[in-house]
Amino acid sequence: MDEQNEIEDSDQYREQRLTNMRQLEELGYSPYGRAYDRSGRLSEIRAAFEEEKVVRAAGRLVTIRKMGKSIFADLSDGSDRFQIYVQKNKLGEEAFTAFKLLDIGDIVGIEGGLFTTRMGESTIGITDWTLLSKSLLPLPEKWHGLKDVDARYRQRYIDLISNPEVREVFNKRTQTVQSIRDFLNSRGFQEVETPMMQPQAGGAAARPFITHYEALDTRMYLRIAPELYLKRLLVGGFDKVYELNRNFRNEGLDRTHNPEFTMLEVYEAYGDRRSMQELIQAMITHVAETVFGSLVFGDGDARIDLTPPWREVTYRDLIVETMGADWYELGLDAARAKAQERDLNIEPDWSHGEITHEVYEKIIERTLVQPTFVTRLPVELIPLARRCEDDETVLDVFELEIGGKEIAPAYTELNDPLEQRARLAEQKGDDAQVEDDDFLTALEYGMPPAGGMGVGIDRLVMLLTGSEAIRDVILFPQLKPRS
RNA sequence: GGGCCGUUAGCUCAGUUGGUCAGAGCACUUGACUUUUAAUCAAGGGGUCCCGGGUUCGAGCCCCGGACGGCCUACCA
Repeated sequence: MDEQNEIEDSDQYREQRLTNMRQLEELGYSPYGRAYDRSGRLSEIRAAFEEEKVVRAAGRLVTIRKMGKSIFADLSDGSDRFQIYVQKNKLGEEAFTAFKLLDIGDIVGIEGGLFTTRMGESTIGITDWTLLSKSLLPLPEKWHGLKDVDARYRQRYIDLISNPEVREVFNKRTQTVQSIRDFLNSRGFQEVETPMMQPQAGGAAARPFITHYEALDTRMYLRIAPELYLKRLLVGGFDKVYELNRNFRNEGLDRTHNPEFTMLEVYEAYGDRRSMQELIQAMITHVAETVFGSLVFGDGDARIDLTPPWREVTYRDLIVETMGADWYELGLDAARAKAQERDLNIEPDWSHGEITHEVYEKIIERTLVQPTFVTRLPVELIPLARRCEDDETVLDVFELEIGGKEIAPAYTELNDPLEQRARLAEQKGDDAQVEDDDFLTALEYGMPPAGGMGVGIDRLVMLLTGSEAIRDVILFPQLKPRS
């Protein structure tokens, strides 16, 4: 006997439910039923409530209150929770006896007339019922639900059954993604799908997942970004494209990182960083208004007001504001010392620019709670973006910060193949992106000037739903496997 | 990866100084109850105290090691 069976055989709850199931079978009830015609979801039945109207519904029994010759129970179908009332003299002796053998968690189909109890609760007085699925395992406690964080993620289905607010977050996620697609489609953008398995992992700087493709006996990488393929499409003549799908990065897990995450990338030929700025401001306010019905999120210090226009500020101004007007004139040692005074960990070999960026990421970024476009980032940070016309040391880009987190970077895309080749080549260190020769060849055929942006969908949903952890907006977040 | 904290019944949680400490509520079983809704009332069953060592007359509690989780921290977004 294996371990699983030992556990199951010793489980009094499962044994009891199996006994109840066998008794139901003896009474002629099949424990796993077939398709059931419903008048509608419970939410729809509630919305169209009329006294004495006969309805059919199906769902999971979530509470049962037995009162002798009558029973109250609550049926839940994901849309709503609805009380049903079972009376012995309405249902008949046999069907009533059988109903008493049902357990919390069983899925049933019911038919009956709508009425209102004297406590004012809309209720279905059932005249017939069908067992659709027997539940063999007990559900979490009805008051507190499932709280154990590990169990909630490992067995998300139980979390969804017993914590209705969790389901609502994921409903909002679905609506958010739908709303983004509707918005982009209405503006003439075309959704495309580019490879998730790539011979080189380009378009960003991150450690990739590596796999092996047997048929070609070749190493493949799960994509860390779709950018280089979407730009090939710009070369090919697609002028307004987007991709909304998964990226994979072989990095750590924490409250805001999951190894697979959802990214929207948008490219618009003949646009630039400014057109992207207008686009994302319109897109996010569209989602906020249509899905959440508000432009204001959170309260107190965390209150975020998405009402446009959003603040625009240069990277340099933010740095000077924080570190002093002379920051860019300081020598390396003085800059390092000043950064260390602010409790930053500065590696000895860092350049002035690296120290500056540490200041931005560790001190400044978290203060940008209201939506802020941070523009003119240093050229060494992003090899795929175009320089500003008036200053070769900074990029014509923005990073949109909301709630102290980066929600979306956007660039005027670099379309000069010679500069692109040089910029990729002059990167150094761990952050270097791969040089994709086929991408560079594509650029040599001519890519139209373009604006592009990426939006971290998980983080956007966190922001809009008030979720503190990325795990709360990903249905099945990555966890360490149980040994 | 580093630091701190946690793991007790199916679920949510108590458990004092190492000595009736194997506990409560929900859930489950049995009985009563035909408008309850955290239904109520009565009785009952249910434990690898995360795992493995150690100290001790005696360990849920102390020590060591491990697994898993949470928070903080470091890297990617």
